[in-house]
Amino acid sequence: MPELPEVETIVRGLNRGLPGRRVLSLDLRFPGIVRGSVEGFRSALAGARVDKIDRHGKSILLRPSDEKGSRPTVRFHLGMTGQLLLVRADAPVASHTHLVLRFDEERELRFRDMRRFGWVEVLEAARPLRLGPDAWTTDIDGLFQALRGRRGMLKHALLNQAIVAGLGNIYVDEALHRCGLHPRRELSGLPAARLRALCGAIRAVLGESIAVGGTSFRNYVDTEGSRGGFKGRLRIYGRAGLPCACGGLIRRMVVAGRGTHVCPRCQRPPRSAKFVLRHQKD
DNA sequence: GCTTACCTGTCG
DNA sequence: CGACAGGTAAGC
Repeated sequence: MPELPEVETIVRGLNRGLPGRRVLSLDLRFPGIVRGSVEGFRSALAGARVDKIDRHGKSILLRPSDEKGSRPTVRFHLGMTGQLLLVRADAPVASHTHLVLRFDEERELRFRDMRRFGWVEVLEAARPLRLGPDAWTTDIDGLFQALRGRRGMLKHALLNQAIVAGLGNIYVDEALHRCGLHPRRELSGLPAARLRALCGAIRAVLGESIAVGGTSFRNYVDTEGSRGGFKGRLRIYGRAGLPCACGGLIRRMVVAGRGTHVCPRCQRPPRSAKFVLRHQKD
């Protein structure tokens, strides 16, 4: 579900309420969301104080501590339909609520996930997250370097969290459309200037979405249960059959196994020998 | 590369 | 009823 702007909005909501709060109790209603040891997860949070919540890509990183110092980081990943809600402890518990954290305040943290693609885990300090640079970095040149020289279709590379962390199906389609690049185009063949433009478009579209609380296409809500405002600003995602700003008709196709939206007029299809061969039949 | 699997819900 | 859904991992 949530991509970088939605996760960023959630992290901001968590940081508004949780730092300084102590975990009073933990109700793990569906232990299947825990990766690794369930006991390790319980003890990582039991009695801990929340210092702050960070984000890298789509990963939410809760930093706990106690009297003795900092404790291992707890990572939340929201998968496709995950939600983190701050709600009054006396409010009824909604369906698909898998984890409840109670704090020394009226509101508790609830992790809901209808499809259960999300997870939580305790990070071992030694093992690094295998993620590329955060896609919303101000270091545009770092983004450029992470992508430069890689091989593969643009869409596939941008969805690969180990190359760049935080983009998903919506914002990949939006960023490619903004700079007139076809999702099937080969990354390694891109002129440097066009790759730089792509990095700029990624930064821009993520920032614009964060500014209005992300995109609620179906399930996404922030920690207060509010929907994001970016859906009406999407230029291509979910708009198959509608006209692009250029007047072309937006098409839907499958690229890298994902539903993909393309304007055939402003996103030129690739012209590589391989691509031409494969599509000569039609 | 593509397909499948993990899940539940919604839409046509 | 099948197709599809904001993600990731694993299998040819």
